[in-house]
Amino acid sequence: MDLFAEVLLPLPVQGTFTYQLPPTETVSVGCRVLVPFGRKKIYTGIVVMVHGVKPTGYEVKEIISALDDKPIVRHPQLKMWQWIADYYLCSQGDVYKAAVPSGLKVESETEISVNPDFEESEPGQLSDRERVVLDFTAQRGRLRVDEITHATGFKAVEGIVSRLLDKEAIVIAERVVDNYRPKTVTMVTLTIDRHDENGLHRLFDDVRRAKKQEQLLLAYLDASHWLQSNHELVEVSKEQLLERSGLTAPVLAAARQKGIFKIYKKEVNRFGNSLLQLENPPTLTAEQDTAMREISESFKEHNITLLHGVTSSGKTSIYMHLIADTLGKGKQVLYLVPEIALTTQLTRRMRAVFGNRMLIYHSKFSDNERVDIWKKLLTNGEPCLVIGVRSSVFLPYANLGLVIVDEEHDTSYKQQDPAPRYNGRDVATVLASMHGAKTLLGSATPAIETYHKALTGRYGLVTLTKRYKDIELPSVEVIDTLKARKKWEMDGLFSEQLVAECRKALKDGEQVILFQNRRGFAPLVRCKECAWVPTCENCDVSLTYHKRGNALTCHYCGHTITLPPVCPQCGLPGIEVLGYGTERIEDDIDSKFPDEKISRMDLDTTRSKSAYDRIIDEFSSRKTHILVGTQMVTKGLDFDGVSIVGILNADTMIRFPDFRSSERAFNMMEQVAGRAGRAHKRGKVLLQTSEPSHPVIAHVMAHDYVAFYNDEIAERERYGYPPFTKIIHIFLRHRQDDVVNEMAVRFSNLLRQVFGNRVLGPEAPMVARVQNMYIRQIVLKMELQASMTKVKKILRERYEQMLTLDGRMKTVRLHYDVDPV
DNA sequence: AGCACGCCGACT
DNA sequence: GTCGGCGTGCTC
Repeated sequence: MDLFAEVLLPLPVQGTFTYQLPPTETVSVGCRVLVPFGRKKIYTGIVVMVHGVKPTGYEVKEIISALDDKPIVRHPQLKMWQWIADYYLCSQGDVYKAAVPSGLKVESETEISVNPDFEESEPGQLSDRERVVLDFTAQRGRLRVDEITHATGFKAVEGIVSRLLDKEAIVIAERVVDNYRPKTVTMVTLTIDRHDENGLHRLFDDVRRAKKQEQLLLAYLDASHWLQSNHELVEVSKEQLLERSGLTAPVLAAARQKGIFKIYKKEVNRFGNSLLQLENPPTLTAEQDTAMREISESFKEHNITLLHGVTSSGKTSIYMHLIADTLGKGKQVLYLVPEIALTTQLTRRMRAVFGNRMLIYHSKFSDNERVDIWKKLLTNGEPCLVIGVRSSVFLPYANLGLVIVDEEHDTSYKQQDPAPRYNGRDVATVLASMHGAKTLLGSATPAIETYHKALTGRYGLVTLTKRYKDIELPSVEVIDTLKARKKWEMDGLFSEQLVAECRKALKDGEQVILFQNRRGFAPLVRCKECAWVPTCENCDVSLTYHKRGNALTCHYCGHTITLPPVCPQCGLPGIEVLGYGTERIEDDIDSKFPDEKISRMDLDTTRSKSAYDRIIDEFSSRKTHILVGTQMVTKGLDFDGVSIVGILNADTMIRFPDFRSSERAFNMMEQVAGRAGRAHKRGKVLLQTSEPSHPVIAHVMAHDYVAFYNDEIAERERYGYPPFTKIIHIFLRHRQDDVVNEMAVRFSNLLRQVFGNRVLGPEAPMVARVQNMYIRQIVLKMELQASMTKVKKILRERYEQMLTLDGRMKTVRLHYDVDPV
């Protein structure tokens, strides 16, 4: 009987595609297959079902080949993909695309080359453009269509290529490209056998006249333990040999030329060998030990438990003990951290205890490294610890015993764009329950939703109130910037008091962190003569001025222009910058404290992992004294020399027009405040604001999360916000403003027929145009008891109805954001 | 998401 | 006429 496979493709389309299984191949659910798609594309799909029902209505294509004999996606991963697609209203293909590293998803590229049999039968058979493309192809051999587009600048290369193909001047071939490259290390060995003593003497004779090569040979014998080793093959890495000998690569190359050394590449895994002496997890304090026991107790009743512990209460130590326990039971652990909190500080601590049983999954890792971790998890049955960012929920775990979500309130757990727009924290809890594992959520400032669940008994709750070594939480002093300005005590964003406190701290050899939640130099540029403001040509935002490069940049699409010397509107040289970003703060503080070393940490200075590590290293080793930064400085960093933390402008946080602004402001200020304080001295936070009476400020001053929560939860209940409702955002995008507006109005009315006043909008979002697409937003606010399955079914139906009502709806791009943050 | 096809306006 | 732009529909 013929067999057919339902295959999931990495495309944003609903459902699967059916392919026939060739008799030569066998596959099972979760295996990758190479399949043809459309006229020429080849994709890597995942088999989700094998059956014997021949589909009707179309010609079934055959699977080209099976790529695995064992599934690479296994239970319960596919079930989780399905859950994500259903819950976050996207296709399973979207999930597949995000879940599997591209090194495991080979795709085809179309390559064209000249047909060797082609002869131009008559002049004029080819157009000028066709001849240009043909000549270029002949000159380069094989190449892709986009390479031709790039080289010639022609727009319709596809058309030219297809005509050349008709005239049989060229041939096309699909090449399946596999970008995965295993990591290799260059190794060095001698050209002689291990026991060949005469050979060794001969080698020494050969290098007698070359001092450096002789040194190199000696260094090699030393580094490789050639004389003592029992192994047949004695080898040393090139890197190690050169470092050991203090010599350079040319010396080695010369010695190789002479026939002393053999040099070759060796495949290695990327995890290194654990020659480390592993440490025990740190001893717990009495409080931590109590919390540890409470967590174990809580897990008996609750699968999910919240650990609410103030900053520096030693949550990491508790995690280490829990991880060690779980590994000891032969189970795997997933330790989720926010993107930016995955620091060398943390991994070094963990590595010391868990050695090579620890794997790291970071978004700055190359795709090759991700593939290696997949393969490692697929083949290795050993219990291990994965430390990773939100996407590590997709790794192929075999038996998870524990999931830890650190800093669970952090909004970077939510993926914004592209689909799947999932929350890594919430998916992690689902993943854990599918494995029958426990989840521990940790935070000093839990998300309002999470704390609510903990108080209402859906989650367990364990609280840690004592800070490590009894370091006090910093005192918070509020500086009223309006008053200060009236008294002429403000210089830009700096109050005299803030500057004085910084000066004193620096004089005492202490460090300062200045927090300003805005990058760039100035968020706004304006002509003071005619009020001209430069805006992005693709988006509805004003451009941010970056002093480096004298550039005006759009923070939405990256569009950049240079700052014009005179106003392009009135021609006068009246352009001024308004507002303060981290770059400007850094400049200003530098002129105030010219003798202090300052560094800045924001998106612009941490493009590479190494730059990020360097800034942290320099600050924690006190090579730099002042650290200026965005919210990056609030996350997961421990410095012990900081006595002053300055929050330069709290207004931008508390005035944000959004129901979560108080929560975000409280979290951010509380987290940045947690960076202040040393073993022997209480730290101080200087909080500058023009609204000192704002309730959030009082809660930050008292470091009182529970009081803040009580205020906030009352607000949420009064106005019907989460956790008392469930929110779905519906986004519509189109090139024309009027079209998207009309469609959004009609669609929202259609939804209102069912959901009534649970539908809000449509509204143009704050940034109503991004990359030349106009945007409208509809908000759906559902009661908690509403069946999400039904809601989603209705959304789908009404969308279908909308498509038939107005053909223009098909040109509108629509996406959902479930549980937006 | 690609990619082809087909329609339409703007050039030589 | 051809070129190039863009909307539309399909992919097992």
